[in-house]
Amino acid sequence: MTAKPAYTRAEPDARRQSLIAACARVLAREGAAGTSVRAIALEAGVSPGLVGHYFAGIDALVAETYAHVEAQVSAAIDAALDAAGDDPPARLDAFVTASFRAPVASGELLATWIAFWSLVRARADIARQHDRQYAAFRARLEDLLGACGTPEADRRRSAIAITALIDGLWLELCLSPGTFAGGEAQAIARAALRRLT
Amino acid sequence: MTAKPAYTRAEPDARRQSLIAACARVLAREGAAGTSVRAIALEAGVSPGLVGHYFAGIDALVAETYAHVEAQVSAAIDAALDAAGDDPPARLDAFVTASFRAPVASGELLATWIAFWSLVRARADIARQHDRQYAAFRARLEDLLGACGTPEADRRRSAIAITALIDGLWLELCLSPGTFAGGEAQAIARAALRRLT
DNA sequence: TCCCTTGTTGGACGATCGTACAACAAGTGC
DNA sequence: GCACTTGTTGTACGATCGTCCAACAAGGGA
Repeated sequence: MTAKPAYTRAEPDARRQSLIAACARVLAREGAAGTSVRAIALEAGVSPGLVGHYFAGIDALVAETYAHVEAQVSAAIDAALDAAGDDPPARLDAFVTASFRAPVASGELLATWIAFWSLVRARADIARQHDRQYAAFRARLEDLLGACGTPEADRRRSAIAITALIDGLWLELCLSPGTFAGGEAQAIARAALRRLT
Repeated sequence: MTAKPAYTRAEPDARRQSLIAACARVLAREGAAGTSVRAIALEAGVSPGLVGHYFAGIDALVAETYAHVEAQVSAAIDAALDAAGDDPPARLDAFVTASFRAPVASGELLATWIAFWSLVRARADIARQHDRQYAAFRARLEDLLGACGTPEADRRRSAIAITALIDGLWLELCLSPGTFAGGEAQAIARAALRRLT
């Protein structure tokens, strides 16, 4: 008779990823206030002590969760760009509207974003991470604008404006889905984009 | 010899306001994570028990703090509108750019906003409060657009787009003031506004 | 002047927080 | 099959959380 193992070891990388995924789920379900080491460990099906073994603290875990979720968003945008083909305006359009479809437009994602934002002002290292990821997003947009013929002198400000438009629409869409639907957000963004470029 | 009073009674309304102001200061200084009943009471110079006497809980206090701060923002915008005179385009311009000057553009305000957002998805009553205040902001903008000649059919979507632009720019400006300054945000918003109307 | 209302205090209470750590066991190399 | 490494467990710890409430006192009315 073989005894049931008390636990199974995981590849360190896989374990980290499962903790990050559990953190994202707890943030989505409970909000920032209900996200604790114990709740995350319970969600991941591991012992509370294991969180401390992989992450310096809960702030570090939230920051890595944000980075991971942002990478998923980036991948979704990549897929949208690939689907758009080679026409520069079509690619720009795909970039802008992708944020208002699943999986990017999601109230669950927003919880991770807000938890991360709440750490930005208090912690310098997390502020740096935010600046880095925001700059990367804007840089991609500037490239797309350049391919559409936007003069280099205008790209920076155009990219800031369009990024702000996307962020603001996405925020409101996730915060109160009743005000307007994802489809309307896409239409609004598309119309604004046409006027801004 | 007159004994020093152990405490002084305050007008109930004044006491509420002082607690709300203290809550805003603690949110700004400590962030959402460090904002507790005790910290707020200490900041306001009162006993911890008094917070429970005036507010149902810390969530209710944060929600009222948000409403109060939003009223201050609204007043600042009113002042900007008054200063702009009677010309409709000038009033619209003042409305849009006011968000990127003191006292609206402030990393301290952002902390209250984020703490409030983190409650929106978890609590239905707070979600209603958010929808109400967002709708009021948009309604004012729609009026200004109407005065500028925007056809009624376009007002709703234009207002949503411009609100998103303001929110996104304001968020990034407060989150990382190093990326661009308030003056540049004003210029970007003004340029985008010209194209969008 | 005295009493009565009630704003205010300050601590008790149980729950939960993040962290630390000694003990255990799964998997690997030999 | 044995020892060694280390991923994992479970709990103990002190701090802090939100809430509650009996006692106190300030201020106003009779």
